[in-house]
Amino acid sequence: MTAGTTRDRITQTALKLFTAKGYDKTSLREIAEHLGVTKAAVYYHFKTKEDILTALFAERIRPVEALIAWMQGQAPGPSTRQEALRRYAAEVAHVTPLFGIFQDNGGALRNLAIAATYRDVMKGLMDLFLDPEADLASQLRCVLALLVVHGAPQALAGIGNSTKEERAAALAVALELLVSADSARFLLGDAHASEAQLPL
Amino acid sequence: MTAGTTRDRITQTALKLFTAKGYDKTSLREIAEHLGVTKAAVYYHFKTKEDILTALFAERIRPVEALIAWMQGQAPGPSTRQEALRRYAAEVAHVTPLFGIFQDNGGALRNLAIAATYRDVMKGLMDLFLDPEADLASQLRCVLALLVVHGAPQALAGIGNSTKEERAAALAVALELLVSADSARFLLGDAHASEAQLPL
Amino acid sequence: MTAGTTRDRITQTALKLFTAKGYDKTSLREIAEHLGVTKAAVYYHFKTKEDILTALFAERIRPVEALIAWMQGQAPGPSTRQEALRRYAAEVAHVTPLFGIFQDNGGALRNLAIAATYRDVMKGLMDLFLDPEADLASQLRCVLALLVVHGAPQALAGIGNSTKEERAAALAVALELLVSADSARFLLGDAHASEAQLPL
Amino acid sequence: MTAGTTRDRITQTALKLFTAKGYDKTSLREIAEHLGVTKAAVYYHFKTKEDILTALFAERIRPVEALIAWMQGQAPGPSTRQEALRRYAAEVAHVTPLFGIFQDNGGALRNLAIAATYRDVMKGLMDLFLDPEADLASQLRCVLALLVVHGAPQALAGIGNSTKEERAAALAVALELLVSADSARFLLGDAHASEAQLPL
DNA sequence: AATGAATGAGAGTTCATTCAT
DNA sequence: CATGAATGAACTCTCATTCAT
Repeated sequence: MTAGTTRDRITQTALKLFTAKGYDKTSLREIAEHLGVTKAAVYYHFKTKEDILTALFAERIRPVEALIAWMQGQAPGPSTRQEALRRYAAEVAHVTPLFGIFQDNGGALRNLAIAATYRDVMKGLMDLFLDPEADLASQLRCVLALLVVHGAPQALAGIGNSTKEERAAALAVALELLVSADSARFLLGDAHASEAQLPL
Repeated sequence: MTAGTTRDRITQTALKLFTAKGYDKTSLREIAEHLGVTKAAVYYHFKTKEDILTALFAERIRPVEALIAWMQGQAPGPSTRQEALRRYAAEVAHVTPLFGIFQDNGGALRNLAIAATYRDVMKGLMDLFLDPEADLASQLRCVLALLVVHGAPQALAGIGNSTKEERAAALAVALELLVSADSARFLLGDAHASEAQLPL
Repeated sequence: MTAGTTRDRITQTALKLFTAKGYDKTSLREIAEHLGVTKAAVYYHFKTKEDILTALFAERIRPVEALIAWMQGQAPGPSTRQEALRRYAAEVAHVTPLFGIFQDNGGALRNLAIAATYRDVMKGLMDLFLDPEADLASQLRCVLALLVVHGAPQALAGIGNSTKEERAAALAVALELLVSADSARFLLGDAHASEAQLPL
Repeated sequence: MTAGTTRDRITQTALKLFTAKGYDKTSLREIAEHLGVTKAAVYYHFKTKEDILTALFAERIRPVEALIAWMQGQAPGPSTRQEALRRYAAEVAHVTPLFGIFQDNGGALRNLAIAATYRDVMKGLMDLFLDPEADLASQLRCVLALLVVHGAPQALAGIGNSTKEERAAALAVALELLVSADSARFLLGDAHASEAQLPL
């Protein structure tokens, strides 16, 4: 509260603006003006515009890294993956807006170091869900499972439901996909595992 | 082929660069230099940078509109939706890079008229898949179904499989999701139909 | 009618646009578009944008030159000047919009050869009204006399009366100023002044 | 003098250049180069090219507004108008070059907000001189009276006399016109006119 | 801890003009 | 008589960044 107050206000404002208008379309002038300080003041706290994003990211990526660490300490398998998904849904929800920046600004961020880091972390998480020997469809199901808990808020924005219910539905569908992937894996050699999906 | 050579070369180069570096990060100077002409030459063919994107889009959105028209001519129902998904996969594949621009540049494009058009067309298609009275999870499944055939190439880019197989897998998973959504719908009154998905 | 049709349409359109928006703010593209032809077509008829203005001017400056010639053929004196003013009012009225271009675009035209020509012609006319040995105030009155018949339409635009009455009033005031100038000259012992100028 | 040095140098240079070459024909590059700074430095002090003109204007229009306020505090009538004219000549003289910009650049400035403001202020002043029920000629005389003290320097530029004498002559002629206007009013039964205006 | 002033690079856009066809 | 294509120069303006104070 005493130290770093301004620094924090900068990151907060930046997150708000980056999310609302995109990283590239948010200028340092805007950030500074929103805070009632000068650009130079921002530069006192951050060497670079990119540094703001980096700080933003570092503050918020930890739960994901913690989740990765947790998974690495468990025996791999369906139940671990399912529990991981549940945890991801629970812990990553409030972080989502940050990730929206990466999703929405692929073009703008392609050259930033932090974007590579983000991709690496996400890939690391993904790799713990994927069985490289499984068939393509199953891999896709896993990717989708993560993606749906990750991105449901954005994806459903057009439909407009309460965020809480959305997340519950997203988790349900995600688990469904995971289960489906695992069952395909289980029925080794069967390319489609089609009967598993038949409603009964 | 004979007429409009330069104009076409502009759109092609622009598509390549917009996809590779993002819309905002691609300057008209770059486009012009890639073509060995001056910026002014580009402006002879397109009144605006945005116009290039608009032309790009107009050339390529037609199959989606055709699909929408086709669906509107069919009786709504699971089999129509499934066939629509198959057609989408077949006809939209070669268009995907364009859409990647929209996906990747949400931030940069938010204010462009063409982005709104894109969203409108996509929403129109989506609405033909969604049953507004179905439960949230089923709606999500439909969204995902479209999204996976639409975005699989990008989503799997990190895994790097042959595009052809990818699309087949994406379609399989998408159909699976559609079926799952319809089965939930079928079990009217049951909010979750959760056991139906359990692999047995 | 057969030859030069397009040429004439160009000058007419140019006059309209130059008057409405200013010379500099009117681009050749606009002129061409208003006519439904290409810029290159305009360049077929005029080597230069300035050439259009020059042609416009040449077509319309003749009455002023004729007036100058007429004055030079008369004995200098109050009655000649008064008659000249009357003729100016009568013959220059329909030309005024062209001169508005020069008045309104001093900045824009300062470097154009035609602007110098315009100034020279006007100066030539003025010199026939001015007695270089008269006192400053009288010279000013003469300048004003010409200026008021010349510019009354523009000057009174804000008040908004019928053009015809405006011109009558302008001429009346202009003659008044001339008379006043001459009477001052007379009172200082000038040989040219006649009794006709005394008010009443 | 100590603070705002650069800002002031910008407005001064801009005034000089706007006057010499016209607003449109003066580029920011030129202004910057004349000052030995970069374009961006100019943009640090003024958000817009138009802003420079606006600042220029705001600094200099005050005497005119003060004059308007003074007139509004007086009883309307010939002597007030005459005194107002004298004050205008005294206080507005050093401001004239600015107004020359507006006079000379009608075309270029038509769309600038500041030009509308200028016209409004001038119209406000004019309205205090004009009797809307007077005859057209008298209205013209009033307009001319203002115009001649306002524009004499420019109008007489071709004749080239000492500015001081010019202004005296301009004021004399202007007062003459005012008197003439009021006497006409009197002869038509207006209550304000006094015998002082009758020539002799 | 923060400011005011300035910079260099580059963006999109517009214009008058040219020339082969 | 006219077009389509292209150019070079200029323009206003914005941005991330630096630095002395």
